[in-house]
Amino acid sequence: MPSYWLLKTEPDDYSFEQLVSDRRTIWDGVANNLAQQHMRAMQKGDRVLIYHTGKERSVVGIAEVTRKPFPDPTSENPKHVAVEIKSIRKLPYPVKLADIKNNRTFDDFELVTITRLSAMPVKPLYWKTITGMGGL
DNA sequence: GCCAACGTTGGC
DNA sequence: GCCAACGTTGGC
Repeated sequence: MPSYWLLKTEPDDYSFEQLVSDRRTIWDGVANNLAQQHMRAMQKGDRVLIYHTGKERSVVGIAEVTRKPFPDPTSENPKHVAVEIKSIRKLPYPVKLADIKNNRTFDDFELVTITRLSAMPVKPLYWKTITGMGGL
């Protein structure tokens, strides 16, 4: 059974659309310690929600981890890891943060409770609910 | 544009 | 090792 995760990105920096056009990318530059812990727990084949911060504030697409965590080539900290992901599909409808916040199902979701966390686990129930809200 | 929440830095 | 000051992130 694959695990589920969510990765945040500022779309002006790197968007899901860019990932679709790149097919796959190295997800690097994550500095926060808790986010790094989550990154280290990722495995090849795990599924990832991609979330756009900034003006969009929506979950926009699904990706898959294609390589287990490895030392982040962009970091001087040898403990920092990066992963490789590939795009799977765009959600038919973006799922807004506001809608997630308004749904009591997500009361314990780090996306809501730890605003600044950029990589986090997603419970199967959250995954199912979000992809459902997104039209899958 | 503002602010809350955190993380980091540097003086002591 | 503590903590004030500062910088960054990200929602509002």
